[in-house]
Amino acid sequence: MTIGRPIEFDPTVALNAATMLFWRKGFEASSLQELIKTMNLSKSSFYQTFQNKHTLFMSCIQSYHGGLVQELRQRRQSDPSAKIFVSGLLYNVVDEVHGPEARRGCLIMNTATEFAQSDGEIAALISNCIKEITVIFKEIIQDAQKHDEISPDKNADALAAYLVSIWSGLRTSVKAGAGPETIRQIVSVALSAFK
Amino acid sequence: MTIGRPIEFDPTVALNAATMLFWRKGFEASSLQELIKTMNLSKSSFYQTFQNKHTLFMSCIQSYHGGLVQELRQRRQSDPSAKIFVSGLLYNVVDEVHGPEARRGCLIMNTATEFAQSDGEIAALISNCIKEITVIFKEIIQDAQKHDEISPDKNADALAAYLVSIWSGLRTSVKAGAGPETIRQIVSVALSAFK
DNA sequence: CCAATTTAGGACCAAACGGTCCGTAACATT
DNA sequence: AATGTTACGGACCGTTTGGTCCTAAATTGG
Repeated sequence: MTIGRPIEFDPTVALNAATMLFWRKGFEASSLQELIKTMNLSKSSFYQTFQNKHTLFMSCIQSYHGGLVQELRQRRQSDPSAKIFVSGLLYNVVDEVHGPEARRGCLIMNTATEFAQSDGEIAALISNCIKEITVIFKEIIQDAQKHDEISPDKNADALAAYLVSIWSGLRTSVKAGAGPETIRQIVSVALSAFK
Repeated sequence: MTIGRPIEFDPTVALNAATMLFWRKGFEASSLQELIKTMNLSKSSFYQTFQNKHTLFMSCIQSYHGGLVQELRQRRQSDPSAKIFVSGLLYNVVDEVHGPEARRGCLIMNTATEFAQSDGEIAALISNCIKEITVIFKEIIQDAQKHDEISPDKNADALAAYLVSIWSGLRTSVKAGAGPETIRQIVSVALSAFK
């Protein structure tokens, strides 16, 4: 058994709560006060467990990224074809228009926008996350090319990077106020690149 | 002549300086101290001329948007065809990878990301800006369809909204660390939707 | 039951935040 | 030259920021 007074909170739960706040409001706009409130812990517990706001933020991004990677891999397995995976990925953005947790965008892309120029450490982390996600997309596309779902003539790297870009662009369009029908139209055009 | 002590600065120059700072750092991360420094005016002049930080920010967005609209209209005139306009628009993003003012993205889209959920006033402004730009794109596309540059079967609204999305996504990819070659690849795929 | 160890709560801190106010300087009018 | 009007510089303000520190509480091992 560990010695000393036992912890009264679940660090994972607290991290997830912080992630949700950062996702909704970004780094700067999420104050320490708000963080410890939604994480439901005291200031001392906060600093003892998560060091400081910046370190916590990096942890949140890594956690978010890990969850995203896992989700993408799972969908790849359950979806019958790569094309269904891709079209499902994009059409799912339509649902982000409404609901209480709507218009949050993607935490990783939001962070790229907020910190690309000002924080090298975060910029590097974001760059790595995007690279990893791009690789996942690339593998799925290459797989589809082997099964002739997507033309083998096409550049898988280009298609993968394109998918990241349009995925991000879609979610920014949602943030900028696009309605569900507009999103559907964009997706329909975007998917034509894979034909 | 106007009565009283004359103003010692050019409000337009000051507004542009503020716009540059907001463009680089976003709203929250641009402190009042930094603003009055780069705008080169005193605190009292700042508040007298621009009311407050929030109002200034809205003015900056409108000014930026006005300049963007003008630039797009000019390019539409000077470009020999709609396709060249579209491909030029997207390939120009390659140049945003390097240089001292690189990786700033688009002020309007950056703001959508920063404020979509938290500030209704700004969200409305951004939504209108995007709508206006989308209309410009749509007109260019419809024009191209009349000249059979783009297939008249395609939905001009969808193509215009798609162009906004991919333009935004490209610039976010730049922020996320994509290199020039990756951007070129994405553009090449993105343009295939117009064929 | 007492010491060692760890967590929790909250008082406290300096610095930075956006914003106001006032005395003075610079101009046009009379 | 005096007066009215506007702009400028900077002192000043309350609040909030991220972060530290100290004391009390809760646990385990001896």
